[in-house]
Order: sequence, then structure tokens, then C-alpha cells
Amino acid sequence: MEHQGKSLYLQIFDEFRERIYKGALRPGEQIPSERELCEIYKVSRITVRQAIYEAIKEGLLYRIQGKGTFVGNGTPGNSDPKIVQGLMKITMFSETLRNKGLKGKTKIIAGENIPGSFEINSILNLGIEEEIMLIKLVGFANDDPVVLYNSYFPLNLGLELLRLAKEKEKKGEPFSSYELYAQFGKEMPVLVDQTFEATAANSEQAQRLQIQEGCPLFVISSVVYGADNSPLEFKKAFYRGDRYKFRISRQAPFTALPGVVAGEQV
Amino acid sequence: MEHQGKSLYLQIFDEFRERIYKGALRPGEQIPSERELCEIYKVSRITVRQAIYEAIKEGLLYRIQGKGTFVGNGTPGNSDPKIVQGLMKITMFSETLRNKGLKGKTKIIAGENIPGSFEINSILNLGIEEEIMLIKLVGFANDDPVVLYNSYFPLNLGLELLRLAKEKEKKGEPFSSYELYAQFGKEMPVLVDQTFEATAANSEQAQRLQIQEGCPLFVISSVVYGADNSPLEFKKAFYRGDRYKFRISRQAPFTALPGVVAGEQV
DNA sequence: AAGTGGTCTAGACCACGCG
DNA sequence: GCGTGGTCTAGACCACTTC
Repeated sequence: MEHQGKSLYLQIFDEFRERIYKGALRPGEQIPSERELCEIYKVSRITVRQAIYEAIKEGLLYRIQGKGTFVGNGTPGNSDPKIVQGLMKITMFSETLRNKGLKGKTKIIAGENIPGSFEINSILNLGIEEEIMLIKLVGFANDDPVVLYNSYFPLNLGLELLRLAKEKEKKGEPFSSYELYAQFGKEMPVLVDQTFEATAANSEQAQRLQIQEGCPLFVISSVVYGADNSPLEFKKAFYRGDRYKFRISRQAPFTALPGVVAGEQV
Repeated sequence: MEHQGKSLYLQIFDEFRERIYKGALRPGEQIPSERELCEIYKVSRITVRQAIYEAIKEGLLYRIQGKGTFVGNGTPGNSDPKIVQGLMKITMFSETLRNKGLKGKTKIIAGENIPGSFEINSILNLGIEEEIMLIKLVGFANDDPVVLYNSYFPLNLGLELLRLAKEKEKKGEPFSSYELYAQFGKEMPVLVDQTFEATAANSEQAQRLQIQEGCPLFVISSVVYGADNSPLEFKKAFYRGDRYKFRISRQAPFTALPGVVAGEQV
């Protein structure tokens, strides 16, 4: 393997992914053993294992002790009418859509100071008196609204990000908050806590997403933390239940708590 | 570290988890560096790293290059009115409930041969003519129904698992399919593909879960694969949207595709 | 017995954050 | 410059599966 400025194990991982997506390796097929891969790529075993672990994280491979490593059933069917988003890695909204052959767009529908609430100020670790910034976005797939974001920020950070978001919007580029953080430069997210749940659309959500009130929404609530464990953002993303779903692939034995036989939901 | 029949890195991981759950280590607090942990536990660095990676997978820790390793914000608040289930590892239904101080129960409401359908037989890799086994379960939390499972099996496997499930039910033990597979012994799951989405309850689901028709449900569809990549089970789990939610914690930089700046949903 | 993945050692150098 | 995590080497032994 030559240098490309990229780590060896990621280069090997990229090759796995490429072959699997191209169909050169088919689901269920066994790949060479770790020792064989060491020889093929002229690297040590731990490096090969790191590449394999990356692939397992994305559901591309799975392994069985004593038997071997196999190609997973991990290529999402493109015939699926819903937009499928992987859960193990964070994917850009626009990238997810592009894989489906759809065109993404992001529209800012609000950006304003609002008085704090107990719930949100607690999460953002702010005094109850402090104002916060609320940014509302709608994500479109081929001009259909599919997701509504309500993001709450501490005032200063929110103002900066809103400014950057407006620039992006003016250029017609779909954007993600991670890109905005990267451009802002000062505060970078290091940790995100997310919860997933199903709720019914209220009247505002229904109007924004052009669905009936009461229709099911897939809700992802995120708390984004910065380097010093300070909360940067609290966000709720409301996905149209009829258009969006999320995907995850996992390896048995589903490592469980000590002494507990794992299971459930399997 | 002494032997307990358990691998060193899991022993170290267990200690991390215990300390964090007990509150001896608080969110945001820095833990000793890898080299220090090597000395403390008298193990090599790679072993310490393996323990840390396990903890990161569960959202207990996060790390920042050049700075250190820190305790995550990973302890789910017990004040949350909804049942919170972690997504990174498979957890037993009864265990999730026990953490909330609730009592779990599983009830078999149907177990019957049905004619195959195109969708399900394709997934199970069966001929379109073949009959399949449908097992329906309801999971209760303190006598409230919170989840409905519809599981489809190839006929032979389904019959065996149903027999085992009925034994468990007779003893009043809540059970998970993973335990049933383990008892059956012949076929063990090695890979699970899951999708998550939000739908509205139909009349049967509403009746089983004692909610109104049209209420939001959180749906997890799973395809369980055995050792030879053969599908063992197709299952849909319908969770009451008002009672259940799921949680995941992730580390930046949210490793993305090559050349793509990661983001979205952050 | 042979081959697989699982765990583990004792080193090494690099990239990054901070003072 | 120093400490942190990130990557990597060249070995070793164990546990499990298959023959």
C-alpha cells in the first residue's frame, strides 16, 4: 500500500467497500482470512483488523469465530420507496438523497431570538433568564419537504451560525450544521447524544411538511456537546414518517451486560 | 488484573462502566491517559484502548486527540417519562424495563402457519408457495402493553421456537428471541439488519396496544441472518410512540465517506 | 491437526492540542 | 516541548470450527 495521506487501514477499508458496492464481493461470500490479507496488503494483522472493524461498523462485513469473515447483507435496496439513512455513521442530508437520485435543498424558515424555556435552557446549561436563538430549517427532496429542524443555540453561537447558514442558502447550496461549525471554526462538536421516537405532527409541523395534522413523524432529538463538555446546540429533527427511514446493521452476539444473555429486539 | 475467565479489556471496561454509573466519574471529567491506565492495570496499551472503545460504543466515554479521554453525558435520565432503550447494543426487553423500575411480561397472542406472501417469502429466501409461521407477541411494562411483535419464520424453525416460547410463558418468564435461539441450539443469529421508521397504528395494532387508531408507532423491522447467511426470521416490532424511545451517543468527527465533509443530523 | 478469529505484549513513530 | 490519542509492527498464545 502506498501513502495517500490516509491511514493504511482506511485505504484497505475503502477497497472493501468499493468491491462490495460494485458487487465484486457478494453477500454471504467469505473474504480472505486476516493472515492472508496481511500478505496481500503487506501490513500487520492489527491493521487488517482495524479495516475489518470499520467495515463491520457499517454493516459491510460480519465475522464468525473459527469460520471466517463474510460480506454482510448491507447494501440498502434502491427499490425502497422511502429514503433510507444509515445510523452508524452520520451522513449528510444531501448525500443521503443523492444516493437515492434525489436533489436536496435546505431552506431557512426562521432565525430569531426567543425567551428561554426551562427545558431548553437546562439542556444548554444557561440561566433561565437568558435568551436563546431558534433556527428553523426545512429539508427538501426534489422540492418535497421531508424534514423540519428546530435548532436552539446559545445566543452568540446561534447568531454566527445563522449568518453562515444564510450565506450558504444564498448560494443555493444545501448545508449541514457540521459544515457550519467547521466554517465557524471556534466551536467544534465532539459528542452528540440522540434519541429517536415517533410522534404525531402538530399543526405547524403538518403545514411545514405538507401533511395532515396527526400524521406520524420520526423525531430525532440531538444534544451537541463541544470540547469542554459544554452544550452547543439542542435540535429536534422531524422526519416525515411516510418518506424516511433509518437503517442499522449489527453483529451477533450483541455483547450484553455481564452475566446477562443478550437478546430482545433480535 | 486477575483472571475471571473474562478478557482483560472487558474487565477494565466493566470497571469504567461501574464507576461512571455510580457517579465516581462525572460527565465531562477526564480519565487517566492510556499510558497511565497501562500502568494502573498492568496491561499493554492496545488492551486499554480496546476497553475504551467498548465504552465509547456505549456512549460512556469520548476522546479528543491531543487532549484526552472524557466521561460522556451517557447516563440516561431516570426522570424521563418514556422508556429509553440504547441502540448501540441489543438489550433485553425485560432489562430495559428493570432499569426504569418497571416489571416486564411477554404474552404470546398468536402462533400459526400462514400462507406465504411475496414480500416475506422473498426476505426469508423461501419459495412463494411455502407456508410460514407467524408468531405474535405483546410486551408489557407493569401490565401496560407497550410493544407488539410480529415475527415470521420458516415453518420448521418457527415451530421449534414457538414450543420453547410457550414453555417460557408458562413459567411466567419474560423472554427474548435470542434466548430462544440459544436454547434451540441449532441455529444462531450472527447478523441483524434493522430499519427504524414511524407509522400510524392500524386497528389491530391499536387494539393490542390499547391506543387509538392512527396514533404514532415506532417500528423496528429486523431481518435476522444465521451462520450461512440464511435468513432465520423477519420481525416487525411496533412500539407505542408515547411510551418508548431509543437513544444513541456518537463521537465526532462522525467519520464520513472519503472526501466528504461529514455532517447532517448533528 | 489445521485454519479461523479473539486476545495480548512491548515496543515505535506520527498528528494534534496546549502552554 | 510535552502529553495526548492515532497508527502500526512483528510477534505470541487461546478459543472455536472443521476435517
